[in-house]
Amino acid sequence: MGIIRKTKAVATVLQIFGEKNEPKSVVQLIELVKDKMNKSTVYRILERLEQDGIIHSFNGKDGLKWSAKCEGCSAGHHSDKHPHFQCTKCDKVESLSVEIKIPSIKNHKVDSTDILLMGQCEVCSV
Amino acid sequence: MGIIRKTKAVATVLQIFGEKNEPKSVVQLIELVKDKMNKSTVYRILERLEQDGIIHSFNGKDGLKWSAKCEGCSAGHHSDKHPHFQCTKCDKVESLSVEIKIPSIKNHKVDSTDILLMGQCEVCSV
DNA sequence: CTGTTAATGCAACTAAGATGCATTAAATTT
DNA sequence: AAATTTAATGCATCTTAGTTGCATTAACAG
Repeated sequence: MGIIRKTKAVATVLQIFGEKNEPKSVVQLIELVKDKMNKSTVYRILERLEQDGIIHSFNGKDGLKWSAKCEGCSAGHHSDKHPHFQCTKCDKVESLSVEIKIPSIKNHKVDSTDILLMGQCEVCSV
Repeated sequence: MGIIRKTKAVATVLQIFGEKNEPKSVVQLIELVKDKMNKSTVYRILERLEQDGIIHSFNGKDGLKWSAKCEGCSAGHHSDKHPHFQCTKCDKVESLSVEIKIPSIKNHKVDSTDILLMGQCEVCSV
């Protein structure tokens, strides 16, 4: 299905991702827009944006859901194979534009990957 | 601290991981031992086993916590860099003994990785 | 402007995981 | 082997991420 109506709530969420291409946890997002929309709405908007290939989601180190803008994805298929980095000190997540080679696994059909590198970010490793 | 006392509960959990080196979700584990111990106990035992380098944990595709026996880890350091595979049909997780090369990331100190491949397992891809 | 229905708000619910505290049972000492 | 110490457990409660059902609202087509 995907996005059918361009509502104010959708515009608000898209604007947040538009500013900087920085991943956001859903918890962060909900906090950011809490006086503009309900948390159910945030979840549902992300769901639609994901189906449309505009946003992709992944799990952070604590199992929380994170979202980020897609690059080179379409409604039909997500082609995000890039890894993410999460700082174990400040929890911030970055998208990495590094290519990571995944060897083919015998008798397995790999459709997608979720690669999270953990450690200390630029700010925290000083 | 780690394991100080070898209790019956610890023995039970260790035996489950001992049989087959197959990752288990904590939810599965709790279900498996539900008439032998409390779920808090399961969480706390896993915590200790992890500190001891006996078990390592990671997140599955739904953000749930999974655990598996360590190979080559010590109390001080977890050296599990191997990826896991989770089937999108039957949800089963397998440890893969494949080596995945992680390029060094500029200005970042990578301490650990969490690599999850998703797709169809041997049974489900028929 | 009007009608249709996707999208939202709200309240309630579910489930994973954490926590405080009293009780139990390993391990150590006597 | 009994007494002592305290790590480990059970239990109840809590927290919070994420989901869901339903009434209401607001895009958008005609």
